Amino acid sequence: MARPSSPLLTRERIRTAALAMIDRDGLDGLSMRRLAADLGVRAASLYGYLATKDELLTDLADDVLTGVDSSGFSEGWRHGLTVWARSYREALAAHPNLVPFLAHSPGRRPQALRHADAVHGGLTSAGWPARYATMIGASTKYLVVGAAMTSFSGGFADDVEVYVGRYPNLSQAHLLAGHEEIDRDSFELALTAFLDGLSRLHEQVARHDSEPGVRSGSENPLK
Amino acid sequence: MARPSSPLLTRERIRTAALAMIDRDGLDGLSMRRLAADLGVRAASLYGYLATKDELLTDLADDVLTGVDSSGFSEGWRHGLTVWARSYREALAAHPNLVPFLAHSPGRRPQALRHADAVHGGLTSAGWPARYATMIGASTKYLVVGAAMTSFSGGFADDVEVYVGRYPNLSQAHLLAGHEEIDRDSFELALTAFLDGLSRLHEQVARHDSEPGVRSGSENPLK
DNA sequence: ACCTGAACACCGTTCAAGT
DNA sequence: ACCTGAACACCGTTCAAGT
Repeated sequence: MARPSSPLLTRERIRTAALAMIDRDGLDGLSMRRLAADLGVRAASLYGYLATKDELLTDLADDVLTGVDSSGFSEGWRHGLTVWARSYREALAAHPNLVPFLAHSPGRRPQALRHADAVHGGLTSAGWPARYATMIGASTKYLVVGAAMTSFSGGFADDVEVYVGRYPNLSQAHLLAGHEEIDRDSFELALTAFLDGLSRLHEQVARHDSEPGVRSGSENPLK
Repeated sequence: MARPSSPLLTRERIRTAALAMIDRDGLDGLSMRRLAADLGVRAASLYGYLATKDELLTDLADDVLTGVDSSGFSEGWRHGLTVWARSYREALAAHPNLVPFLAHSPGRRPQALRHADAVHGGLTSAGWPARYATMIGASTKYLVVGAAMTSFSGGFADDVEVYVGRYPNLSQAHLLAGHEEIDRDSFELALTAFLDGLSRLHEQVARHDSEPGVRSGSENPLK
């Protein structure tokens, strides 16, 4: 079986199996040897299709971000941010075990670059100074990554325990089974409050239009 | 040298060396064998002082959260949240390589439990319904963890590249050297906007005081 | 062209043995 | 009481060899 008529492996097949393995067993559950076994092959064979495990993970991260939508800015910056943030969070929440790796991979993912560019452009077109656009893009990402991170691997289960302990009247079933629901509701609350705050700020900032923003230092950039 | 007059190791010495190694070489840079070598000892010796590597990391995570301050709620919920969020972020930013592990460890960290409890109590005392208190605590954590995560390991450097590419007039030095500064300013922007949005919401919610909140479903919890 | 066996330099963890 | 050597079951990656 050393030379089948058609190859046993393709990059496609490898990536699919790898992502399934991560979803099932966690990021640490993926090893090149286990992945190879899963594909009916020896670990060395994988290296005909990819250079390193890190490259494989980077490719997976890019795949996962396919569903992110940064095209909503034509209907206003608030709508654009909302669509982007929601689709971004959903993409990450679909594969929470991969999230810790996302922060680990630097600027090698073309998808991320394209979206960051679209967001920045959408914000500046709406009148946000460049420096604010940078900070708003970063802030929104904080929210998305933080929310995805928290649902990672069962999440910060400590919270749930606290609430169950403090509020025995609330059914445990509601809190525990609704963990995913609370995550999403919390994210929506955070996003709405954040956008409400930004809308207020936008009114102030819009007066001094097209000032590029020269602030520095660690003080509150709003005041 | 098999039995020195006083032990070569203490839990304290092990933890200090381990945290320094993580700060220097990253989370993957810490191995029990390298740590042992650093301490002038063999790997097996460490297991007289700790059960597993995971336990060591959990202890480190708890240590790192020592500086978190959730005592500010006596001066109002907004002040309490602000102090908590800032001190939390600073604690994480001091050891960014450890942040990915934080989400990995479930509710085994007593510090985290104490703070979550204080935050929840501070919010409900200020008139927030329990369900909102839960979501606000979670939301704030999203912001903190997301911000700390992003600065982890050089962070999402892609952003910086995009901005440098799009805005060649902005000095690269400003953007690259000020990465940490932009991180903190973005965090402050996000926090302020979020709190502004919450303040608006508080006025609405305060009327229906002490209603425990029975909403469910995935719709926007604000409206 | 595609896959493999064997090897290299690593892991975390255990445990009988040394002093 | 404290540390170690040796072992076990793993890693990612390389590379000459097989068909």
